[in-house]
Amino acid sequence: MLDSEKPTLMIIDGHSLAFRAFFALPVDSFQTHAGQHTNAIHGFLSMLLSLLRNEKPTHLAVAFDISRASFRTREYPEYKGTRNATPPEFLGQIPLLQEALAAMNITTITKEDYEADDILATLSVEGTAAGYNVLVVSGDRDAIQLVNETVTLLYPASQGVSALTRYDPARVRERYGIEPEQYPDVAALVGETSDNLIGISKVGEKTAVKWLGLYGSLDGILEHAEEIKGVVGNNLREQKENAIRNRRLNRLVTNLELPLAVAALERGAMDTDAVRDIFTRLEFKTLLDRVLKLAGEDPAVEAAVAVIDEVPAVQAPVAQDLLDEELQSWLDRATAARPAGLGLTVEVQDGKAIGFGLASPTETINLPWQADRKDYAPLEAWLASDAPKIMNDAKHQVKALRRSGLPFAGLAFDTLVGAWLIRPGGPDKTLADLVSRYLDETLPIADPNQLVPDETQQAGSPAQAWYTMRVFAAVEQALDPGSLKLLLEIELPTLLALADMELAGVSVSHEQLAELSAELGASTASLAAAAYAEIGREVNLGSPKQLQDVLFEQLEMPKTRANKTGFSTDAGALADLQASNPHPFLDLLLKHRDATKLRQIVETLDKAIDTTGRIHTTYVQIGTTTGRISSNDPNLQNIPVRTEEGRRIRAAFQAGADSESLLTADYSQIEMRIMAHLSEDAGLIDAFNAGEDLHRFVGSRIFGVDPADVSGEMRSKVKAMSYGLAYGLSAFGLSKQLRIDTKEAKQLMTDYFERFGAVRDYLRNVVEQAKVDGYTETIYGRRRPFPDLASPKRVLRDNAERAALNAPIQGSAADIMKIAMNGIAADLTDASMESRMLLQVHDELIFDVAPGEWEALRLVVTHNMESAADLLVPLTVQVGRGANWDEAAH
DNA sequence: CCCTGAACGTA
DNA sequence: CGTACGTTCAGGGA
Repeated sequence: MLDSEKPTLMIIDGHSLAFRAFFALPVDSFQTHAGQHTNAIHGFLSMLLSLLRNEKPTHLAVAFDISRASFRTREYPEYKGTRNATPPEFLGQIPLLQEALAAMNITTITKEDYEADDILATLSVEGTAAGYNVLVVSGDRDAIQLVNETVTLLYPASQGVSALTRYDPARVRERYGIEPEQYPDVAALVGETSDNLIGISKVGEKTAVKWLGLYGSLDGILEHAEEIKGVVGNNLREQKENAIRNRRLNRLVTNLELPLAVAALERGAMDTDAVRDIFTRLEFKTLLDRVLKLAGEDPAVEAAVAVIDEVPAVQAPVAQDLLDEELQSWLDRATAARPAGLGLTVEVQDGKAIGFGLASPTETINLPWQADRKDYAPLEAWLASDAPKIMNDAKHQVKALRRSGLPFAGLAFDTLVGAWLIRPGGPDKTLADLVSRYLDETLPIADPNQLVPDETQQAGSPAQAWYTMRVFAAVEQALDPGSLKLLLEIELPTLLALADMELAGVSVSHEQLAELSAELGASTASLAAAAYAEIGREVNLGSPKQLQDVLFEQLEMPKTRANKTGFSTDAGALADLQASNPHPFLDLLLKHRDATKLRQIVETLDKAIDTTGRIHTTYVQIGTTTGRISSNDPNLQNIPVRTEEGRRIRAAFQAGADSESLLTADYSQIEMRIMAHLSEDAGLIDAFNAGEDLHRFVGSRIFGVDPADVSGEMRSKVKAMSYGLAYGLSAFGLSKQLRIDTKEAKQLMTDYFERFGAVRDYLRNVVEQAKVDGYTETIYGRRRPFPDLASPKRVLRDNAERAALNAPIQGSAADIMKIAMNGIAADLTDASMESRMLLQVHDELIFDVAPGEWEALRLVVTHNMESAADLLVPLTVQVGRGANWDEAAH
């Protein structure tokens, strides 16, 4: 009987139990919508939760095998050799299971070269010595040898993992008729099929136990081998080496060097956010409820919660109204007490500041604002000072401050941007989302229908500032050091630069757009009329469905690439049709598409011009998964440039009334340069240092000719190949794009990698590393998680692999551009220049050049862009000057 | 009215 | 069967 006074150490064999769960539960019934199999995870966690509830261990660890290889396979290569390959549907579940355990704050232990069983053995010995009751949970019968007066084995019943049999010494005696420590001797004689350990022929459990009863141990049996009669006696004498080898291999190692002492396995509080996150991703609703209930009942968790609760949660402090000296002294006191910063929310209406909410951990301040209030002087001074401010989604608030003429400095943290760095592409878009995720609370929303404010429910900007400050603590905690640095040194300055760019806007000519719109309107009308004439009826040329009817029914053209609604009518498909089944309708339709698309863009832009003749886009700093920024309302990062007509739209973007011209500056081939840097490919580095046309240079290497003899066709193939690389392009994709056959595309890739092998090694390595780490990283430490790399679904995994390939390259380019923008913004301010940064299009910047500042601006821009990163190859920048965007392009 | 899918503009 | 975005339109369901 276990001593109930002692602490209880529970040690679990993660692999063997997860594996049992995998076969016990139907794999098809446990799948996320994304296709991730979860049956092993579900079964394991379900069992674990029951164990925690019923056994209440004070100390806990889960051991995993690292691989099938161990010292045993080196000693006996056939060890476990008969086992079938582990099903991939199972393998993908182990990292997720470990992630779930980590969220539950449960220690997982692995040991290179050893099996989980050995970890169990070592810990049970250490636990016993340290005075614990030990519970070993394993699906491997070798664990029986660990049982003694203080060590109990919980072993799954024949089916599944829900029912566990308790093996104490008495139960082992009853079940096997031997002492626990004799079990390995039995197993050595009988053999273990699942481990590919062959025993003595004709010796089963009964015989082995009988012999042990007679001679005490395997050694004793072997000593008396001559006395054993019959066929089995002969077999024993002939095959005793088998038994000796088996015994050597099934002896568990009890003196491993483990990273943690038993005392360190004491159960701690769960990270309920992380638990919620992973369980939600696994779509475990019932289990989530169970685990959270368990967390609530766990005294360790309650203690941890109590610490957090010193700042009373749930309810923001009632906001105070302070003015003049009182406000000043509050700011002084709160700032001193809170060096990390105070929460700040700017209440914005019609783009202007109309009030402020300030928060310390215990107090909140409400300040309705209007210009020229003398009693708010302390606030204005505080806003303008370097005193740290913690905000959520600061950009639009900073813009409101600028519009209201309030100087602002000291932005110390943006919780929304911070949360995005943790989960780029995550669902969190608002403060309410963050309060829910990081505090597990609900952000109170002021009821607009309530005329008299509800004193019991604090809402509005003071409460938001208070929640922001609390979310900040959690987000800062959750950020790895590299990401925190990225936030403070790159993202926050960029946020301020973007605010200024949005405020500046770009001058666009309504007259030019209107003229263009009229022309495009006329041509769409005539193109449509001509198209109708060709098919003898009027259809909606903008309706893929109706077009399918025209093309594949009426005109009986061959079917194109399939999509969800039938067959594709996109430009590529129409071009293919034109090649095989020439028809005037196709050409008219394509031209009509072009014209309507351009007109639509023109119309959208025209509507966005404000009363001062400028368009102000909104940059979304958390808009991408890679680190780029996006632009919307309107999107100014997809203004046409490839066609002549399209460039007429660019020509409508012009220098502002007070500017002498526009300046454009773009990085040339920045992604290829990053690839050269990251891969350290000598050939590619040479190519950039040669200063010659990149694709010509690469082409000469691949086709073995002088750079001067690289034909246009060769160059364009190489160019497509180079660019495709960073996207994970396949031979098939390359052949499709270049309209060459797959064999030739494959040969092109082979030739390419023969000359630039380090590029291939790098790209491979990125994916491999991402599979190990679970995320990719840019040069500046920007991370992007890739859970799908472990997915058993081919399509998902392949997609994730291509994205993982691209993320460090696209992301590093984004980092570099942000660094350059920050440097430029700082220099423009320091030199009190009037020129303004207006637009960013990923690798290009556009500026209004103030009169007389051309040369100074050119230097500031080129210097900052070229020196933004120190790569193995130079960063080169092309600068252009013109009255409009089209002219300024080079 | 909201959502999805197709199509297409950019780097 | 190439990465990262945003916008518009049609069509279907509410």
